[in-house]
Amino acid sequence: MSVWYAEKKLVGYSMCDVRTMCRSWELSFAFGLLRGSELCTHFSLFSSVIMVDEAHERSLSTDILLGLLKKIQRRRPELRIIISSATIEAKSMAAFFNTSKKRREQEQGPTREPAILSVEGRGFNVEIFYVDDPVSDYVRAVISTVLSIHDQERTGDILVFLTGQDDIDAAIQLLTEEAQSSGKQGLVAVPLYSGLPRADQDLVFSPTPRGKRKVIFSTNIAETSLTLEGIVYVVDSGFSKQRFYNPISDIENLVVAPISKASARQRAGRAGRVRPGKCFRLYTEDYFASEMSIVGIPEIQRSNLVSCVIQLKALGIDNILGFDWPASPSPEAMIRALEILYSLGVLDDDAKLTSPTGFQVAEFPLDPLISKMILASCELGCTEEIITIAATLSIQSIWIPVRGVQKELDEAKLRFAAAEGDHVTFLNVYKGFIQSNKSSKWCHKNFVNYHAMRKVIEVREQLKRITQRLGIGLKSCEGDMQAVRKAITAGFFANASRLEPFSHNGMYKTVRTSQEVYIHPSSVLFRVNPKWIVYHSLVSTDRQYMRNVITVDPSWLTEAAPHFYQKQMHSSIPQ
DNA sequence: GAGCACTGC
Repeated sequence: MSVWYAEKKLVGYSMCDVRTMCRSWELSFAFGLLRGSELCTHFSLFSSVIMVDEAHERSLSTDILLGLLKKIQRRRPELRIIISSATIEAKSMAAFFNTSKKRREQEQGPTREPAILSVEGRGFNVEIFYVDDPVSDYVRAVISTVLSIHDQERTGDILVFLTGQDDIDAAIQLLTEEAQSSGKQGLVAVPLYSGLPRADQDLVFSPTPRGKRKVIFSTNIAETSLTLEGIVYVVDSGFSKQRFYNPISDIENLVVAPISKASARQRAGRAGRVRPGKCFRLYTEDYFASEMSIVGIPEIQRSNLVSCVIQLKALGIDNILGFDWPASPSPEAMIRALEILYSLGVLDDDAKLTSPTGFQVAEFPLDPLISKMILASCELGCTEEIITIAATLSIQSIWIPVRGVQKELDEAKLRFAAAEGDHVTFLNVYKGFIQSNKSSKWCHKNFVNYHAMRKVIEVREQLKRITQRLGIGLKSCEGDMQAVRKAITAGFFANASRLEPFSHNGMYKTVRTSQEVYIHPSSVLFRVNPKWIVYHSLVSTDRQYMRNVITVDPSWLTEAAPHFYQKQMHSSIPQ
């Protein structure tokens, strides 16, 4: 017996293999050899049990995987599936996989009602405390809670859950001030969020000095992604930043939102890893009991679905709207994804993958817009440049995230800044890095993140291999940035926006939906405000910001996607 | 004048 183990971190890897399995079924089905064929025998020997861990986290990949497994199980009744999940989700998971009713009707084999097995957790007991009255300012409440823990409780480090960098910086500053003014000693405040440079993140793991108490101020990175030792006290603000996608406007919002009970339990559990601990929740018990949602909204209902749809299409699942999800995404989001893929030429009139474009785009483990940009670069003869850009766009940031030395960072950026925009600036940085012989010193001098650049090189190599496999020649345009910009437009034409005439504050409107948007301050075109641009993504906080923008000629938009812009743009684009 | 967290290759 072999076991498939699809853990959160391995899901990507396992998905490839599930894909192989599915394709084989489609194949054998097509030949009418569903059971007992060579292929099927091979696969039933190959795997008889599949286990999915951390299913309660409801990430995009686990939800797709669960939907696929249910589909697979219908064809492979002998297949055993083990879903490991938090207690809170067990029943709904079981209900999702419960096909017993139907099966009995069809008199196909034994009852297949899923069994729920309960396994005791390994953690120590964590005592929970609530506030008596709702708090109005959770950063202040956090600090007073930390100070009183420090006063009244025995040794042990404190982990504080906040929402983002702003909160964390504010809290650390406030704690430093309060501790100073009240003469309190022995507290070591440490920030933790993903944008933090590597060396600073490592501080979190360094042992607490003797007689000191470490206070880690963290985003929800410490909730599931990494484990901290030595935590005895947890302070839970009750909030986190969450991404919400609006399919009508096609915009992703990053908003501070209340966490779910499942998250609250997960956070509390972080206090009980080494010995019995305590968790201080900065909300009332009544709120927890009666108002907090049981589980968070699954990622699939908060996301743009283009990648997801293309993945399923590539598996041969054509009836996307009828796919059985653990939680169904909204029809609007589905339709929007289909519409975007159609406009990219990835899907045809029957919503089937086009050949070769659709199949080629599906080969890349990237956002389909980026994959399309790579394919377009082939004809324009700038694939060398475009895969560098594609690799850079899939990295969070190539700049060193520093606060306080903002001016120096901006000046460093100017050395690479290109009038065309951010994508071309990336090319300049990449060129400089290669010319420096991939030197970390060079990076340091130029405020470039060395680890990020190594990653860019690595991803670029992989993209190069895929393009070669697809038979795309690696041509360079030798400095012809118009070709590069056209290739970007071929993928991102839907993300075009135009500077509002007479705008004094750099307001743009998106061509497609006339949304009010602004160039992100991190862009080299910030304050430059060229008339027509195409952006990579929108980030929405208090305003809608376009991140990574490039200047375009509006005629390229209609050229790249006549069907897409025909009706809506007629009036706004000069011919 | 601003960045919750993750993933593919």
